[in-house]
Amino acid sequence: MQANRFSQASAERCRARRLLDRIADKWSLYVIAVLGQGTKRFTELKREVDGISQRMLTVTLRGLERDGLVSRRVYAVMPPHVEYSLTEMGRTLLDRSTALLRWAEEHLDEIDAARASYDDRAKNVRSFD
Amino acid sequence: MQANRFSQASAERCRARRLLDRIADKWSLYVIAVLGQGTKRFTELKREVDGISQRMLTVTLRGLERDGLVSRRVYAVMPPHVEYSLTEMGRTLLDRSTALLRWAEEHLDEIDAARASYDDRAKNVRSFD
DNA sequence: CAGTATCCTAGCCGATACTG
DNA sequence: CAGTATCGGCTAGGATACTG
Repeated sequence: MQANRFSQASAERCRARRLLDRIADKWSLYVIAVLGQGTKRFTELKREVDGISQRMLTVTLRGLERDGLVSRRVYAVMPPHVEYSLTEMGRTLLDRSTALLRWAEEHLDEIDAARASYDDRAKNVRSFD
Repeated sequence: MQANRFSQASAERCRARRLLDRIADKWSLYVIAVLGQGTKRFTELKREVDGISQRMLTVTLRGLERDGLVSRRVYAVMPPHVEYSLTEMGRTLLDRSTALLRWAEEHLDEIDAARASYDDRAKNVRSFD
């Protein structure tokens, strides 16, 4: 055994779970991936993270800013101008999250096929009733 | 610009979101990381994925099985004996998810510090009321 | 041991309205 | 433009009880 490092250090693992709760939510990885393209304004983000509501974009950005993954720069002009970008730590996360997103893209068809097959089997089982 | 591949292919991105909804939930990445250690029985998983309820372990495993990421092997004995393991596709995801978990472990302290600092600044702002 | 089946609730998240 | 504030539906997910 001893397959990977994750198998040890249960205390660390418990701490890591807290972090996962933070970044493995519905939007964070997505926002980070988009910010990986470079600095963006609020409305740009809203447009590019498709499906996100204004509220959730605000909430997500605040969380990421609080965790030191995103920095927020306000220009005191009218109308307001606010820029978001990844911090250095944010960029280290970017590599990992992009890899995950890419994996998702690459395997979507395979997954869809697996689902169809699974649902088929389930239906056949039920048809024996 | 043209920072990364994720910046293109908005249609792909939209599809990838569906997948993210599936694996970026509270437990899936965690279960996959634990299964990365090797084949496990239901109760073993329940013990090692700390905090998961019986119900959520079942739900999560069914979802992963349906998506072709985990395979389930039942031995027709009494008491029941069921083994879970990663499929080949599951193992390709493992690398990515482990990288993410590891990142979380490595940056927990930095994040906690960022949070404390952020909350401090917020408190100071409010103290001007 | 490895599940189902119910019930129930905290809180996520979207919709809408308002502001500097 | 870039938010904040409020309300409410919905559902993820926990607790509990039961079974082959």
